[in-house]
Amino acid sequence: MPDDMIVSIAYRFKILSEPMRLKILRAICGGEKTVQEIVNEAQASQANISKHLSMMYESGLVERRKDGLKCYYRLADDNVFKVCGLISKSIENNMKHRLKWINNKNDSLTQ
Amino acid sequence: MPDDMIVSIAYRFKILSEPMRLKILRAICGGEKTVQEIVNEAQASQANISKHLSMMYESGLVERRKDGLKCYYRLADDNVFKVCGLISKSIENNMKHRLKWINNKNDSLTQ
DNA sequence: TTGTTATATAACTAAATAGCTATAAAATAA
DNA sequence: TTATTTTATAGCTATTTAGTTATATAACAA
Repeated sequence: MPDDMIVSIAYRFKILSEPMRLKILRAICGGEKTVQEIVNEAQASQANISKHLSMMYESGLVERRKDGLKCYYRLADDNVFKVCGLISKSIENNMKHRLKWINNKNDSLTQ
Repeated sequence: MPDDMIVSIAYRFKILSEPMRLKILRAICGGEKTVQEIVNEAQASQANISKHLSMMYESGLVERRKDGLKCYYRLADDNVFKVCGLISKSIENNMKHRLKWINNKNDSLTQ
């Protein structure tokens, strides 16, 4: 993989590396929502959510549709969920691994 | 997905959000390597690589084995590659989408 | 017009961090 | 012992950024 691809992927990861932005994704994973609805679900200030949404829109992670005063945001594609699934699986593996390691240590202490 | 899971996943993404750390993963994707080998491949200072490796080790992304003066690092699991694959696919989709959008705009301008 | 609602943005602050230099630690060799 | 090699870490600086408050923009209603 070339360096510039690495930089692009790293930037995409950076967008996904903020809990508040993942909460936004969680809020819209079932379908498009207005900014206000997302604000309520993610429990943050309107300015903060709006800034995150703008950033996510600029980077192509979400799409939007304006209707009167409201602005509806939705996911650009669903790869992000597969990604989160893999990451959580990886975290799970890691915790199992550490647990096993701790257990082995306890075993050798009690033997 | 509960908030604490979101925080864990966000942290994992954060580790993956630095190009230099992705270069390290690229270096060791074929098997374990010493710190010095990784330094040469990733083209960074020894202190910098060592700091990144320590962080990646602490968070369970890589494992290590010491042998005399050398220290060998390897991937903890290969989910990270599936993740990068999905991300790059997502970036690809996004670029196609934008390209289509630009083409449509050009079409409507030339019509 | 004026007022209200929904969203975006500007300016700021505090906190986090990537990379640097210098040095410590630890294993090996002479 | 002393010297060398490999890796880790401490301390520092400059940059980035999440969240805040205040304000701007823009659509709608009266």
